[in-house]
Amino acid sequence: MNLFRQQLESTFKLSSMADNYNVLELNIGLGNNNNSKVGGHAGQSPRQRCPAPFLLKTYELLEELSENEKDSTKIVSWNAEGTGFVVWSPAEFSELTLPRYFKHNNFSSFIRQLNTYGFKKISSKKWEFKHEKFQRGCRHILGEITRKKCEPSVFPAYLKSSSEENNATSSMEENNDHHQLLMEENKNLKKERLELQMQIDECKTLEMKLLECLSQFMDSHQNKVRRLC
Amino acid sequence: MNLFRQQLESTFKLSSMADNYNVLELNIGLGNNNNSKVGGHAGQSPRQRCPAPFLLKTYELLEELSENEKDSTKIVSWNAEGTGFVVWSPAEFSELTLPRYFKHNNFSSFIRQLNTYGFKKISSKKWEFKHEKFQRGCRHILGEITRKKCEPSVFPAYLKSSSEENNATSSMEENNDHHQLLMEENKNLKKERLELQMQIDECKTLEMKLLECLSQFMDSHQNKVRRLC
DNA sequence: GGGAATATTCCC
DNA sequence: GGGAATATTCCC
Repeated sequence: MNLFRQQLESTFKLSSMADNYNVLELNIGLGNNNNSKVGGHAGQSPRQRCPAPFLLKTYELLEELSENEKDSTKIVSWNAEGTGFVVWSPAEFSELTLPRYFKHNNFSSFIRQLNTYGFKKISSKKWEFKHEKFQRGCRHILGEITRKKCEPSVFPAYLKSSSEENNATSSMEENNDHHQLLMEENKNLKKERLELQMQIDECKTLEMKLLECLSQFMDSHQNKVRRLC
Repeated sequence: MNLFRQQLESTFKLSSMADNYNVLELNIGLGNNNNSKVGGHAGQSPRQRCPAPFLLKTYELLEELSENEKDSTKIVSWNAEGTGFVVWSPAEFSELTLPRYFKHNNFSSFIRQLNTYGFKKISSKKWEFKHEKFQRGCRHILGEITRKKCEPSVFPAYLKSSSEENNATSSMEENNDHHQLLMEENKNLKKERLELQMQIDECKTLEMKLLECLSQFMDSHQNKVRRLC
């Protein structure tokens, strides 16, 4: 009875796929923004850092929804050249898309964030936005996009005071870089641990169910056999 | 074979439950806080203003949930005197209550807000909080509760660290200590991860075996039944 | 318990 | 489009 086995296996696969937790899922790998501590120095090439959650989510949203459906039902997509994106249907975008990625469903809050990160609306007729560093296939440069600051705070706090003495500063800097990396790795490890533990919990639950299954199945067949004798 | 089928289905449900919670539910009617514009003048009696959304929501939550159920199932309530409130079950409070009133389900974020508004935890054993101006039946003085301000201090944040001389060395030392701790934690986390992954592997193997078992058992019994007929 | 960053809201 | 307040998160 292979059909049965298939059923079991599909059950097995389904439950180990961990497709539950829509909300949790999206947070994974989006929470670790260590932007705050990394200071860019004028004249240096832009330091790569972990992109802001907002940018990552917006990028992923485009990756996930851009190819969907026919043009007529498209809610949001990259523009033809991949140099920007278009919200084709603000209403559906607000109602359906935003709450899947953010903690709200307000188009204006989304726009506010775009402005914060320096995106430009490039047409008065369409909701099309561009940012030099936000393009299709270029996830790796998202980290170069920064929030517009109201403060002149370019240096991290602990470097500002001693920005003249370069010896001390540069070794401090290295130290701090390492420190940052460590903390980031640490955080990710903890998140991973949680995920692994959740996987284990799922596994255990499934095992219990399988065992129950097995035992009940045995009982019922025992009875059948007995009746047939 | 309905029993079996039921079991399979219940197993399946386990994985499809995906009960994403309603983040958007409660934005209604709490958004209009005009606090920003009203300046308090020193020496004047406290000016009444529109309470912060956080305070209103917390107050309403207490009004709505405090009377519910018997004591044994209470999640959160005013304390006996109405001078503060108690979160009896932080787990349920986080999972069920918070997302109904706020855009998150994190107990620590709720606590952070309480601290911001000057609430005090008044017992190390219970999650009981008080604020002089936050009492049962006194919705009208909520407007007098203000956020603790992070002083628009004389120094900008980035100058603060240099306002004393001792910290150059001591902060270095602290840094190193912290560094050591981080590295240690990191190492342990990696070890833990390995162990967890091994556990998962074991689980998977066991699951496979159970499945095999089940299918072979079924095959053989099918044959038995057939022979007996 | 709180500093500080990002997110969301509100208002001009 | 952006200033500024509150909310939420992250870290110490």
